Amino acid sequence: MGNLTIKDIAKVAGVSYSTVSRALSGAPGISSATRERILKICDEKGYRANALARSLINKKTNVLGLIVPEVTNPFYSELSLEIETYARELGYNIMLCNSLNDHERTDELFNFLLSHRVDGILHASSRIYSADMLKNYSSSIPFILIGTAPAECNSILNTISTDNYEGGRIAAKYLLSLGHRDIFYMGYRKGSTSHQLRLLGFNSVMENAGLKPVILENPSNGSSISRGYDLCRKIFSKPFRQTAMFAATDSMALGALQAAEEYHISIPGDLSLLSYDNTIFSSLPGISLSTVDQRKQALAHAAVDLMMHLIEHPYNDQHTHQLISPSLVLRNSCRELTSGT
Amino acid sequence: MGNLTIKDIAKVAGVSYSTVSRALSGAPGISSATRERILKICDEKGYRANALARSLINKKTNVLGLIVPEVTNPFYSELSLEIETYARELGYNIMLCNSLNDHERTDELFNFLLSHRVDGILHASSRIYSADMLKNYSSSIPFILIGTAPAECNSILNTISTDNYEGGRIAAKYLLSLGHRDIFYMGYRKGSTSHQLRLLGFNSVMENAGLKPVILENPSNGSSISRGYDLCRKIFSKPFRQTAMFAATDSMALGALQAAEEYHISIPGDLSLLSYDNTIFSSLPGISLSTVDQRKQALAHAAVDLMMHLIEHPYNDQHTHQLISPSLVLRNSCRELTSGT
DNA sequence: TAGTTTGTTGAAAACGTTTTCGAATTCATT
DNA sequence: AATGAATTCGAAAACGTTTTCAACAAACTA
Repeated sequence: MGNLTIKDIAKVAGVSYSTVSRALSGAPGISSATRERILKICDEKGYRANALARSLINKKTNVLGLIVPEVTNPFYSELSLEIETYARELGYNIMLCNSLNDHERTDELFNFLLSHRVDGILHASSRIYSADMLKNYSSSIPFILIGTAPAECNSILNTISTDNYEGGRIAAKYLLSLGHRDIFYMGYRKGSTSHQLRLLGFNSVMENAGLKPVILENPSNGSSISRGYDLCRKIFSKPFRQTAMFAATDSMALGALQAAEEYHISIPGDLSLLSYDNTIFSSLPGISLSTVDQRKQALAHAAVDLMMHLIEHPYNDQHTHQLISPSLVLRNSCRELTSGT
Repeated sequence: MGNLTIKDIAKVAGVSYSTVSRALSGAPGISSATRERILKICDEKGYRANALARSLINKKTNVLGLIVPEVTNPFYSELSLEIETYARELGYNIMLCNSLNDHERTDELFNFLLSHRVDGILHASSRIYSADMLKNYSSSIPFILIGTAPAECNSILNTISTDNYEGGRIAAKYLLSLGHRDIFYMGYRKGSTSHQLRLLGFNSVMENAGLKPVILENPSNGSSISRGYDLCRKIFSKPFRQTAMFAATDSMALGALQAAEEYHISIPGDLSLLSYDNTIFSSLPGISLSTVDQRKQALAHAAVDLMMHLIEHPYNDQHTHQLISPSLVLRNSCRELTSGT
């Protein structure tokens, strides 16, 4: 393509190309007369600086890598839009990649981003990664895990996540406050640190009240609607005494709704349903789930802010672990238990 | 950062750096013995080629720009995941940008992508752009509009879209086949060429049957749930004789559901609802919309395939306009009208 | 007037690759 | 043993920028 270079501009302006560079970068050491003149020529000719050459010499691309499991998951699409918008305000662009929750692919993406010399990598994931993998990632570039890392990684990793322990507590407290005593905890995923903490928080409140939830474990790798559906079908097909259910994600909750419809279980009439995530799903008409909000915007801002800090202070070995406090969003899927059981 | 270069590798291997380059690129003119030796060293030392330098000299980045209105819109998130996955298979990476349907921002993004010397730009949008703007985009780089352009742009632009005219026809035929005669067309957006065609197709079938739909126009810029809700509230608040409604997008249909719930209008009992898009929304439990599928995967493949062609044949002035045939997906939001009115 | 400072510009090196060209080595052929 | 072809490699230019350094002119100081 006939892309103009700085030399072409220099030729028509009758100056050396270093002068053009100075005019464009706003560097000092050039008279404002020639600067104006050169900028005008650039504008007329439609010159566009080559970001590759610029980055090559500056050792700075102003691009951040963002790895998410899947943009089709509303939680991650909402998060990534927040991150992109805020990063752009600060002069950074986002290279968005879908890991599909696959280790091998994640590795590939990581290498891709590194060879493109992005200035930093944000990795959003609820999956548990091996310490080795995370260590490898974190050692070569400013790196932030949006999510919860295994404890052994805390000294080598920056993390930002919602306070899942607190989120679990909030959920349990709310259900107890409505008078529920027999409660399902549906969709617990062993392979996710954030899920572990969420359950721990939930249990801590329950134990305090001398109670225990019935845990329905999700054996698979991701939280999909169909998994929630499968789990709930099993228990809805027989009578049960529980009056409330906490679903570990919005997707799981949707699956529960589907199963409830099939078995003519009214929500919240027969069963109160509390969810976690506050994605667009939970506010849909006919759904209207009460849910624990992960505050994606706060998460996004904190992540980008920290990334800016890491980029500006590359030799800082401190690793931070920020927790964003979740909040409760009430809609119409939970009801107070009337005293007569 | 201590990033290794080709020269570092050359030094430890005791060869010139051109030899290392040859080993890495798989070029001929090097003995397999030294190649093996060099590759082993690269592996051990963790060398990662600098894609910027490579692209600078090759004039090829293997990156495609993708501009969508918002990833949080399920239609675009599903489309972009399909595009990313397929492009990656073909050795290309995607730089995903959200235009937020804003002209100025779109221009910025476009300039950003150009200065990063992406190999091509895919622009997904249902918004009508000025011919000048599109001309400008299309002239400087392989460019594909995923959507429908104004007719005057056909000679300067490559486009790929679902056949909206046919989609409109399919929708109308289906509703007629169920016996409906009085029909709402809800959510028509003047500012979108694809919406215009959709309506044209719909009307062509209706006229043939001597009928006319009642058009509820969406005056705003995007199709959101709340707009559909607003439109439907107005008409649901009074009695109406229509027995079916076609919603121009899934989001609009969700708004209709919400309004219907509020006014105790049963769907499909009192009103059959047919939608357009087949996003994940339409298959959600308790929603289950019959809808016209835009076949996002076919769309994505066609777009990427065409882009590959454009990149390989840069001096081809032919402009193509591919249409993907939509298909009907039946769920539970439409019912057959019993003959006794 | 000579010397010093200040302001403006150009030449050239650098960033990390790929690729062209020519030189050196190996190997077969006579 | 000498010639030629084939193979393997290194030197250097190129990609489009930024930045350092030196050169030069103009303006000030004494």
